[in-house]
Amino acid sequence: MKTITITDVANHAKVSKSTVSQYLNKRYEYMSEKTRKKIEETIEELNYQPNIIARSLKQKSTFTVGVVVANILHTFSTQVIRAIENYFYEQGFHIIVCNADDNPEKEKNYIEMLRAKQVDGIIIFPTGDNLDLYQRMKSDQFPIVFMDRTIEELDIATVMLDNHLASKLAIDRFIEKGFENIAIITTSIIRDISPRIERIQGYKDSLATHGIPLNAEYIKTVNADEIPVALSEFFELEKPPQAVLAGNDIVLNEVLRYMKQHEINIPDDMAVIGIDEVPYASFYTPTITTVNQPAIEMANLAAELLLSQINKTGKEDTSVHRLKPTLLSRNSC
Amino acid sequence: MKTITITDVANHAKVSKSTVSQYLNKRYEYMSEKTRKKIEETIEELNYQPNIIARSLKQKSTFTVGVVVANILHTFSTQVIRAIENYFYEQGFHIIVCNADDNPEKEKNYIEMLRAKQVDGIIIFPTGDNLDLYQRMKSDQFPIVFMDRTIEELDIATVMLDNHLASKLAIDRFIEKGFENIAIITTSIIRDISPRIERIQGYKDSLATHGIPLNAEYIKTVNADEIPVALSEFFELEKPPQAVLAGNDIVLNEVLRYMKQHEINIPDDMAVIGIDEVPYASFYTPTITTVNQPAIEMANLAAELLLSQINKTGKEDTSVHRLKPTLLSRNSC
DNA sequence: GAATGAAATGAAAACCATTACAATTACTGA
DNA sequence: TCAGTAATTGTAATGGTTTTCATTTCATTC
Repeated sequence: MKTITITDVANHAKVSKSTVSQYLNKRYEYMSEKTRKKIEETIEELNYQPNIIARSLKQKSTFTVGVVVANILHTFSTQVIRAIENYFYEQGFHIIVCNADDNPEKEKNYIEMLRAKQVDGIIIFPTGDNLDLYQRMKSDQFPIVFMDRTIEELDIATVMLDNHLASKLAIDRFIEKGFENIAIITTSIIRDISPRIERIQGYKDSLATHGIPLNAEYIKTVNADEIPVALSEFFELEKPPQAVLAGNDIVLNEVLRYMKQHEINIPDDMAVIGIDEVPYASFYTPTITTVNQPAIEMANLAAELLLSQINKTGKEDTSVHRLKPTLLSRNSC
Repeated sequence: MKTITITDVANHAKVSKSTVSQYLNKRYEYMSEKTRKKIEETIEELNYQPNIIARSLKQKSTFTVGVVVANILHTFSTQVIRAIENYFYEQGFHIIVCNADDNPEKEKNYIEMLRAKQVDGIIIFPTGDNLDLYQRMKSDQFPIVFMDRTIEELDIATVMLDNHLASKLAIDRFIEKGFENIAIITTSIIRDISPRIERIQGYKDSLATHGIPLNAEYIKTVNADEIPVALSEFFELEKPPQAVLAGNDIVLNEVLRYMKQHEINIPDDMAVIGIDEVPYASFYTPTITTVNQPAIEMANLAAELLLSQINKTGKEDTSVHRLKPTLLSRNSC
């Protein structure tokens, strides 16, 4: 089946390509009612779809943006992707989703592919290991927004959680409930992944604020599969913690799995709070207190920032936007 | 910043465009080691990225496929998307993910946008209401694979669950555990969404096999927000069901939420099985017996079918592939 | 009936890479 | 030095659209 082009439409409607193009771009003031109708009918009849690739080549704009997430397994990533997709759908944009799997190589590959495909901009959860690449996009003035993680030295618009506050909300809650021996577990912090670092810092600062001495043994940063070991180590301590803050949804899952397996009662034997809301939080036994990220607001903000870079509206905003988490108080603490 | 083209590279490396193009397409046999190196260095130095849009226009192939899911909120969709992405990443393809929100209008819009963008193929979870569109793609010989849902009359390659078996596995389990009054809840079946229909049919057939009379009051097909009402109705029956099969993960969540709220003990007051594995199934209290869809295998198969259509390898496969679910036996029944 | 100006239309260049092909140049070994 | 092969070049066409600007059309007016 031969594809039909604007030329076919033009010939068939007995007008020039230019006029058809004008029509396609809704510049009706340049043509008579009659030709407008004629073209409309012809398009209908031939079932013509303009070739967006050709248009993109000419216009240097693809109406497509890339979203590179560090790890699509986090609920948070999924929520953000969904919201970004929604936002851009309204604007007539498509999004290309890429999962870097926390792998800088893969990230690099994707970014280059996306740029080669001439996407109009990229929202990226940076792995943090491609500084030169980020730098280049920046100096090329290529529209880019960071999500969830910041790279201090780069001066790129960023949307992230107020992670410090996230920890604080949890710690305050623990203390309010009378716990003082509070542990924290996050996934690995190689490559200084900022939210994790910040959550730990927030944890430390909050304890300090409450005059609680820091116990290094209460802080674990390990891969998901090592969480059971980390928890076991807690319980082997002379003074095991009475409460644990799970640094993200994956950690929370592992913590709950462990507690279930070892028949440890929540919150009596161990109180638990998770950062990231999870779908089962409100009907688990006990219901789980979580610190919720405003994923949709964050996604919308990031999308907005990107779009304004793409459209070059407004002066450039290269600040780091930190949105506030909220505590969803339930019964696990 | 001016973008650099193949011409710039050619000039800079003092070779012709043709040679650079040969290089880009890895046809090294047409050039000496020396020129190969020279071009390589120049590309590196100028930081040249070939414009894939221009290439696509010429080659009529974008190395991009579209994935249109009916509803991205289902865990299953997410898993499938992830696996498809993985598969195509290996092949150097990008995927554009679209969420039709169970809305045929939106689906139509997306499919047309994707085709206008000249994607090389589409994997689609069909809403079922755009028969003419599906038909046209089919007759255009446009590569397309259906996922999760079938449209009987269309003769399009399809990958889906053996839904009949999924229900059977659950019912067999219920009966093995001594339950006879078994209910089922699925989300709405307007537009004859095939998995839901089939799961209900499987439910009916399995009961029949076991010689259990059908009770119409035990079957509910309602929207997610009406599930609490549906459950309440169960309990108001003269003989309330002792067991309930949740038709998908969203239904399961709502069922569990209800049970928690009304302090109904699982499995003693009501046994529960869910179709679709959920992340918390193995550490919930009680642990939840689920029927698991082989999401990754299904995704891989769909991707493979699509790719073979794109590459026109092998004869066309328009059959409906049904993969087998497995029962993950736990304690909720 | 011709001049005027606005409206409608068309021709051609541009976007950037691919491809084909004939033409040229550089090298190898005899 | 020559034939013969290998490497490279230049040119032009191709893909489908947008865009600019020149040209044509047409109704109006004097």
